[in-house]
Amino acid sequence: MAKLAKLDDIVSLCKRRGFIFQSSEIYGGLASCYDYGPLGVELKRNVREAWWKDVVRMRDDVVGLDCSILMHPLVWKSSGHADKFADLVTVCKKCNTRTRVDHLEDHADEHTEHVPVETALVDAADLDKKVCPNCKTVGKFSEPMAFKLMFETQMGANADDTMTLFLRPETAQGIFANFRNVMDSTRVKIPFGIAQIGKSFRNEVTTKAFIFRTREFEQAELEFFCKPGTDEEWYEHWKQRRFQWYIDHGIKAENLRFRDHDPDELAHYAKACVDVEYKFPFGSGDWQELEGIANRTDFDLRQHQRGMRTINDWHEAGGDLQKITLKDEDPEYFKGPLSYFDEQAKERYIPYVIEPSAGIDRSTLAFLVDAYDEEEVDGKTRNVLRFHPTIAPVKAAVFPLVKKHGMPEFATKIANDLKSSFSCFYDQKGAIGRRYRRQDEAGTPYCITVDGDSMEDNTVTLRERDSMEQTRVSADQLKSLLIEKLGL
RNA sequence: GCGGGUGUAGCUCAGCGGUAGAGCGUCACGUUGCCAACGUGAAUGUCGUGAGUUCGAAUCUCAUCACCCGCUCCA
Repeated sequence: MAKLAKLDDIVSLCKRRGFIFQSSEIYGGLASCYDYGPLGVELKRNVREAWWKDVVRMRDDVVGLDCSILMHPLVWKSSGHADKFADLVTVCKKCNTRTRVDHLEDHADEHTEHVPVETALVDAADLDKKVCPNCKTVGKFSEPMAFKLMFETQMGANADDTMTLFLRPETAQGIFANFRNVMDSTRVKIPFGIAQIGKSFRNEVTTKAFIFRTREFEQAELEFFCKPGTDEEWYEHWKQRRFQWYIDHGIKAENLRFRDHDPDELAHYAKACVDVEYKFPFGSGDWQELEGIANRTDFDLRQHQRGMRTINDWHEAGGDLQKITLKDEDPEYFKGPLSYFDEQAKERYIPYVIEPSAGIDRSTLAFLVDAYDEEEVDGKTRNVLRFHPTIAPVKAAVFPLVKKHGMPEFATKIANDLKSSFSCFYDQKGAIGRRYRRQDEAGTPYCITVDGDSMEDNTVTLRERDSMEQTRVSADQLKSLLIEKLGL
């Protein structure tokens, strides 16, 4: 049982079988962007739907949402992204190590917090006194470089009259911005959650490792609103729930773990945060984050209440985010527009939020890597993707043993019948063994073969991907049998 | 952004100044009839891109793009 050792092998497999291609490849590629091919799009769609089923559809306390990617600029002022998501970075000329200006020694206390640009600029003015954390050299720094972590775009066709907008760096803020809409329209009662899957964009300083860290990526996020005081138990609930989801969909337990954030690593608003990590075969075989589960407290909703109070200032400043500061909170903020009235306790409060935030692309890669296997069969290597049936891009393939004697017609009929229930592939070309192996490499759990006897007794051969075992089953019972075996 | 490495057929790679190759895969026909079968035949290359050196560049030089590894960075 060999396992993929190098990322190159994964990239190669993905391209060869049509899972993932580099974006714009015919033009030499575009950094950090990837496309999902015919098998990849099915796989990714299944991952997405498995998440949605578990987090939304099977629960009574979570509803879905699909926000626009472009949102009002004040959303990002309130969330903190607009002025805190820009870091100044400098390079030590002595050892060539790059460090964030606010990470330089003497200022290392709050090293997970992004500092407003203005503050960073002031700090940057006297880099002469700073010490390189790597080589301890003093004051040999390059001119600080600013990184804009949000993508900008222009809204408005008239070039003279456009508004600068940001592509969202996370889907979560769209949920907070719709908190009241959802409450007003769905009769949900706390505790409840709002879930969303969608694209986000971040100008990461460096991208990494195939589709693991890309600048355009897809997130599956849940904001689960609960009463302050119950937040810790809900945090624990989602922590366990989300970990189990990966196991239930085929990830081997030994490749999965939790990593709690240290208190000094936490964002200033987070009370607790844990990562679900997968042992990817790249880097130095390192554990890498698939999902973060955070207790965000009441920070976000309170921030947006401040943002709502700032809207007039924004208009007066001509829409320039740099010229405005968020208004202070009302002393009675807990009675504000984004508060919740608890009918039973007869009290009003800003709910706490537990946020499981998963990377769809990352999980898709993890499912792909984890499913990959090679085994020796009669001295030859069999490549097989042992996908859990739920996420397998194709559930079943139907073959006529040979393409004559009415077998293709019989097999086509079966395939068409199965297609109405799940993804099914028909293939009549080439040797039967080759067709089996091709499906193994695509991760198809079952193959059905029609032979000479099928027309006589209405039975077909059902072949299992993992064991390669074959059983004879009645064509009439095939569909219900497969639905049962696939767990659909 | 720094350092190292790599870009040649769909994939893996050879070729390293003188006509662009192999294996696998793909396709067609025939045969076969349950695990990458056999035979015959076929298609497929801006040698990442652009300049330069040269009589001549996949090969040498420079630039550039992309990917990988390591720093760095990373709600």
